[in-house]
Formats: sequence, C-alpha cells, structure tokens
Amino acid sequence: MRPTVHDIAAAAGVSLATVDRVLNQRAGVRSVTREKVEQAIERIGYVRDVAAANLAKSRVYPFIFILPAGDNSFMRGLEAQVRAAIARSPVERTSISIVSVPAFNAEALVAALDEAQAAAPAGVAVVAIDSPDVIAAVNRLRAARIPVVTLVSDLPGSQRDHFAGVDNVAAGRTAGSLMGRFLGGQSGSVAVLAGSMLVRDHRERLDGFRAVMDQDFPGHALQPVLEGQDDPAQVERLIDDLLTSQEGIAGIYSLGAGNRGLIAALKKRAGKAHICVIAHELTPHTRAALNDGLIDAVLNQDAGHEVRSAIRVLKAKADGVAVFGAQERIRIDIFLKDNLPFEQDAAADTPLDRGSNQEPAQGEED
Amino acid sequence: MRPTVHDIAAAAGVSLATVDRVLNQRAGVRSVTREKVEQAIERIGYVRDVAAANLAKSRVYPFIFILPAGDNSFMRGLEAQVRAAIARSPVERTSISIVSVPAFNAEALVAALDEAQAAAPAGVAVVAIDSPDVIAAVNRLRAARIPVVTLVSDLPGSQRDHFAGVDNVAAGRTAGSLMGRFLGGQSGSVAVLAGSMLVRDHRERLDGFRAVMDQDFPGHALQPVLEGQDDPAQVERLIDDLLTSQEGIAGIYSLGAGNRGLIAALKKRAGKAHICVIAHELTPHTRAALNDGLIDAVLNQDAGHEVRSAIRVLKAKADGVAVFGAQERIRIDIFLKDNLPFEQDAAADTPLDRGSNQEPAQGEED
DNA sequence: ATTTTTTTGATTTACGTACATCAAATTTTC
DNA sequence: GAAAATTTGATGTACGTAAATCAAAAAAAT
Repeated sequence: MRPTVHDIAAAAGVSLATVDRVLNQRAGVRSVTREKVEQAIERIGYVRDVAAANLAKSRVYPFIFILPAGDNSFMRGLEAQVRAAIARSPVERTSISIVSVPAFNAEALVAALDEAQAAAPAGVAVVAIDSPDVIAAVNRLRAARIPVVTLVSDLPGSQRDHFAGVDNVAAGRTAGSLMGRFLGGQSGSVAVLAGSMLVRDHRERLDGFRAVMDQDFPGHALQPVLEGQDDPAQVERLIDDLLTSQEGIAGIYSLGAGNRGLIAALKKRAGKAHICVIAHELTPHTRAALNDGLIDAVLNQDAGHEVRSAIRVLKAKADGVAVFGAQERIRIDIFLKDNLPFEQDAAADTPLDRGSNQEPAQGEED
Repeated sequence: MRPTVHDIAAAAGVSLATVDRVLNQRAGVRSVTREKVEQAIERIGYVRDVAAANLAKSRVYPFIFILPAGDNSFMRGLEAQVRAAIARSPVERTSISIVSVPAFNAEALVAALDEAQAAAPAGVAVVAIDSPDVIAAVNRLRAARIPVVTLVSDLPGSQRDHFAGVDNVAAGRTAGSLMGRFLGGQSGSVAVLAGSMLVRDHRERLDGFRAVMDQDFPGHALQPVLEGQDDPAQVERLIDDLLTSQEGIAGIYSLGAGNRGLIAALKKRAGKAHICVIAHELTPHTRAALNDGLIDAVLNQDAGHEVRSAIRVLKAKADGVAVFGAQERIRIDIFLKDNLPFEQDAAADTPLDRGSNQEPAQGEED
C-alpha cells in the first residue's frame, strides 16, 4: 500500500499536524523537525495523492489562453480546441478564459499579457510573438509566480516554463527533405511563402528548410521569401504574381497560413506542369488540395494535442509537480493523400468509441 | 459549482441512500424511483467525481499485458514501456502484470488468454494474433465481462473493446507513396520483407503498400513477399540471397521487425547503387541506418503512447465511462533523417522538463 | 386486517489530504 | 527562574463518493 501522511508522522515520530505543516510549507516548524520529516518522506517514498489533495482543497485552476485573432483556419481550430477544453472544465477542475489579440502585433500582446497578470490566474498559455517587449512581459508574469506556457510559437530567451508546440526547425528540415526528394531529377527553383518573419515558428521553419535544401539539394535555387501575413487574399496575389512573372518554379514551400489563397492561385494554372507543393497545417482546404493532388504533402501539428498538453503542463507547474516529458512532446505529422485521417470536425471533438467494440477512432491523437 | 450526490437527492426528492443505490446499481429500488433519480441526474447534469469515487473505493485496477517474447527491438521497447507504467502504478492505481508468450504462436496465446481470464483482472491488453481460436478466447474474456484491448496488432471479428495501435493499411499506403516518389524516374523492382502473414498488422501494411504501388507506380514490379519471422538472422539470410540472386532491385519495404539483419545485409553492398529502403519502427538500429543513409524513411508507432493509451482505455472500460477518442488515436510517425527526435532511452522514459524553463522535451508524445 | 416482504430513509464510517483551533510542551529571552 | 515566544500535539471538520447498518415506511401476500 502506498504510504500516507499518517505513515510519515509515524516514521518521523511527530504528529500529523507537524507533517501537514512541512508538506504545505506552513510556518512554525523548527528546521531540525522539518528535516526529520523530510527525511521520513524520502525514506518511505511518500507521494502526495493529488486527487485527494485536490478534493480537500476543492481546487480549480483558472487559466488564460491568449490567442491571435484573424481569419486563419489553424488558429480558429486552436481556439475551437480551447473551447472544447472549456466544455470539459467541470471535470478537469479548470476555469479557462480566452483572450483574443490582433495577429502579429507585439504591443497588443504585451497589453494582453499584463492584463492577464492582473487577473492573477493559475497559469497563462500564449501564442508568442518574438519581441523583447513580449519577452519582458512574460518574464513579469513569471516574476509574479504565474506559470507560462508558449503555444505553437515559442519564445526562447524568456523564462516561459514550457513550450507546447513542434520543433519547427525539424519541420522545416523535413519539408526540405521531402521537397528535394519529391523533385527528384527535375530542375527548377523553389519558392518559399511565409506569414511573417516576426514569429519564431516561421523563422525556424525557414531556417530548417534552407539548411537541407542548400546542403542536400543545391540544384534547386530558393526564391526570395514571400510574406503573406497569413492572409489568404494577400497570399493569392503574391502567388499569382510569382507564377506569372517567374518561369521554372518547380516547388513551393508554404510554411505559414493563408493556404486558401495559395490553393486558389494553383487552381488557375491547371494543366500546366505540376509544381511540388508542401504546406503546413491540415485544414479543410489543405485536405481537399491534398486529395486533388494540388498539394503533395502537409506537415501538421495537432492543435488538440497542443491545447491539452498546455493544460496538463500548466496544472503540473501550478502544483509544482514534475511534468511527464514523454507525454508532452508535440509531433510533426506528415500527411500524404494516402494517410489522411478520416474527416472530422475539430470542434465537434466528441468522445468516440463510447459503445463497446467499435472500430478504433480515426483522426485523433495521443 | 458542480452538482453532487446530495443535489441529486434533493432534486429527486429521495434520500442519499437511494441515490447511492441507483448510482451503484444496487438492488432494492423500485423502477419508478430509479427513474425519478435518473431523470434528476440528467436534469441537473450530474457527473460522478471519479477522483472522489476512486478515493472512497480505494480502487486499484489489476491489468494483464500479454506480449510476445523474442529478440525483437520493438516488442522489447513495448515491454519496457509497460514496465515504466508499472513503476507509475502507485500513482495511477494500477497493478499490472506482464505475461510473455512465444511469438507467432496462436496456441500459446490462447492459453495465456485463458489463464488471464482465470485471474479475473480488471482488463487485458494483448498483442493479437489473427486466428479463430484467439478470437474465441478474446470473446470468452468479454463474456466474462473483462475488458480487452488489442495492442499493436488488432483482432477484427472479435469483441475486443478497443484497438491501441496504428491504422496499418494507411501505414502501408504511406510507405508505398513514399517509395514511389523517392524512386522517381528510376526503374527496377521492389522487394517486400514481412515478419509473418499470421499477424494482422503485417498483412494490412502489405495490402496498403501493394494498393498504392499497383495503382500509382505500376512501373515498379513487386517481388514475392519474404517472411523473416521478425528474426534478424533469418532476415539477413533472406536479403543476402535476394540481393545476390536478383538484379535490379530498386527498393525494399520492410514492414516487420528484424531490421538488424536487413541493415547488416545492406552494409555488405556498400558502394553499389543506392536501394531505397523504407522500414518500420524506430529502434537504435533503424535510427543509425537512417542517419547513415542506408534507410530512407522509417514509419514508427510510439510504443509509449500505445501502452499509456491502452491503460487509459482499460480504465475507462472498467469504469464503464466513455473514452475520449481524440486522445487515443495512435499516429503513424514518419521519420526521415531530418526530423529524428533526440536520442532517448525508451525505458528510461523519465520525466523531463522538471525544472522550470527547460527546453521542450524531445522524442515523445501526446 | 395482519403478516411478510420489499423499499426507502437516516446515519455513520471511510478514503487521503487540507486546514483551522486550542492546549500543551518546549525553547528563547530577560 | 519566570515570563514570553515559539514549536508541537491533539482533535475536528471538510471535500465528494462508497458502503454498511438499522429503523421506518410502504407495498405485497395471505
């Protein structure tokens, strides 16, 4: 049987009240006694029963999620996942609020972070913008002992507790490797379409992509990076211009959002030589394009994973408990048209497999 | 505030004892009363606090994992993950025992299943072999109201509650698609190496692979399937023979285990034209081969995921609770040498990221 | 209408932890 | 060595649920 607080008391030769004082770092314990108790804890291998503790405390975790606004399928999917988590709140003892800020706007993000700090939540998850002001705002939160998890886009150099997102350099490298191999002997240059170099994840993907292309596939020159602000309309114009002004584009790597515009532009040149297209994030649009052969591969990060992971980590940090790393890695999914998961509404992420003996649920995670 | 049993009692106008009788399906309640209570539960939206319930019951879940024995890196990794779960037992209220059976031996598996049934556990996880006897044994377990989850290899046609593993047809299709595209214009035939056609996962991978190759890349003929019994020595002999007797092998798809033998055989022909190799499961051997360029892509299923998922599902089934499908999908990881996660001992799957502000853990899941 | 059986209510204890209160013991201070 | 301050112990309540007991009420059987 698992040792309890009573066992600590017996082992340390002190009363339950003293054990409680040590465990919950309350005042009024001599350091000699404290040590005696701590050694007993170590010796008998006591681990706090978190379920019982939460029950006794009737603890709830107020969390704040700061997400970029705008017409971006991935971000809207992410928000839907947060809303799904809100629906689970009673069971998970969370109380989550969503704060929406304009995309690619560091100032607004700083304001939102400061406001979040004022609300004194048990944790904050934020889709970060890489800027010194934002780093400072995150560090202020940490100084106020509020755990911070970056979501999707990281903020190195800050004191954020954890990053719930993919390794974007590896994602870019993978894209480069697939691009090079899919192009095979074909000649031609490769275009890169990003959202903004302001966000870390886009910069990192570009770095990884460039590194592999330069080293392993030097035959394919890279065009200057296009920045479409993750905006479909803008992206469509950029790609239209590119494809009319430039000859010999063999591949396009779309490392940001706004793929609706990219797909629209690609559709206009139906019949011409195939361009190898690799994009990010599986949305209804990229899925359809993958099926139609307009896009060759989609690299995806599972927004549901990221949200659930962020919540688990924030809880753990709030409780001062170790995070189980193996469970929190967010992976890069590579989708070809041959391994697409069954279509499923991300928001309507309802429990499947509830009856007995159903087929395995398709299109999900862990 | 979340409604409690007291709220049910008040809402239904009955006593706490009656509510308890209904909730825990005890006898001695008239059907009229039972319905009154059930309606009240529905009406006020009561959800049982599982943590509190488990605390009150001091519930433990005795589970049995039936795994194939043998010198197979993936299966040994799987076993290591089960052992890691055993280490977490006190916290997770599980009590897991491992039963080892000879690989590809349906009779032994049936015996193990029957023995498991005699032990009356709260659930059984099994790496299935596709045979009518095994199906019958699994159905016996289910008839005895013991939840069964198939692990890695499924058993359709049986009444297993859930499959914790990947969509192997999709995996095979993906392998086919990658093989076809990586080969590009190159000519030559493609060999397929399996473990045994007795296990479902191998058959399904073959089906998927064949479908894509036949349809999308008819230029590459498939060689007859080689069965290596997942045994490195046997595999090495098979591949040695193949490569000396056959000319013009452009690709090899290894859909089972025993890749050590494959890699050894490949090493012997260093200097000759590159053969495109796609294999399954990331082990120290395949990882090294990927880095060396001997293997072009590795499709992987995360054993840690599968084990943790199986446990979550078994618990849910034991409690008669709905499974959260989105969290239980096991994904197919595609590894190129460009997106290999940092090396990590699968067994020593210790919590990372335990201090504050560490880099995100690499090489993991959910 | 009485007895028997079944159903319902009232109450208590337990799970492991948190938290509060008050008394007793110990240490520190003067 | 006495007073003051600090530390420790003893005890009780709470969290939401499970489970048991016994009495009371209601229903069914005679």
